[in-house]
Amino acid sequence: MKYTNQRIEILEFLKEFDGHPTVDDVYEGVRKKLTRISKATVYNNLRFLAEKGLIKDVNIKGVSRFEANLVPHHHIICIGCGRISDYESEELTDYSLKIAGDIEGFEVETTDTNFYGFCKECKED
Amino acid sequence: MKYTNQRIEILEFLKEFDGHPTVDDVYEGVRKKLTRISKATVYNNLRFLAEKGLIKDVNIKGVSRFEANLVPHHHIICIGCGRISDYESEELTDYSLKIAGDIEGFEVETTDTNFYGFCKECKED
DNA sequence: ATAGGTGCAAACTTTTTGCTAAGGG
DNA sequence: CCCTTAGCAAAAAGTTTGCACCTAT
Repeated sequence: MKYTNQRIEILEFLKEFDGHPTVDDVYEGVRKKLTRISKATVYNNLRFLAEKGLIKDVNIKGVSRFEANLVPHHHIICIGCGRISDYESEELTDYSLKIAGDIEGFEVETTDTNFYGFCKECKED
Repeated sequence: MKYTNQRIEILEFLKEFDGHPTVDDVYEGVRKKLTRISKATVYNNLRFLAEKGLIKDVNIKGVSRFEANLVPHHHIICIGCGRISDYESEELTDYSLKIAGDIEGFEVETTDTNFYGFCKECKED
């Protein structure tokens, strides 16, 4: 794999971004440093990096979002505003993996749990 | 809410379909009975029904898929072929909801867990 | 030197919308 | 009868691809 400027900046952006940016978020963010980068390059690299396992494609509510946090974790998703937060719980991951052992004929590699509900702001409405 | 033929057939199709059909699957399936239905109607109704909570939009790997199974359950997703199976485990749901109580400032309504790995067929490759 | 990547534009795919006609409550 | 919905087509949004040029290894 080649470490081009574009690739490095995209990875860097994802690592520093606090949240789960969409393709456009990544494009706009990276463009601040690499003004001439094309959106196709962003798409191609996000796909490429996800296939290589260097980032994760978190597809929620029909929108592709990305994250560079590779530590197993869960997602808290607000039904109201769509905001996504990470939630780390080794306990829950372990519990799920224990259960996964009972699924016949299927070899589980990873697992994650989604929590759907309302965040502080949206709860008030 | 109006119970039009189109709406009824889409709901019926989802209830009888064994799996997680895409928009196209639904369109092709329903078209066997309602030959003149348009794809826009399928899109609009799937969105509408999902908003009403009569069906669920299971978005996995960037593709919208739908299901009429409203009983809380989990998903087993094959990384190889993309096939999705339901997995019912009240135990796991309860465990997750118990953990959810500790998430500060967030009111969890539902939760589900995804298991990623390889199915029997894909394991062999 | 060269395999693989970039930028750009165009092609494709997927989803939403505006409009008129029609059908359910 | 009225308001929502269907069908159609067109527009918008999202994603991939072909090609000529470039660059990391």
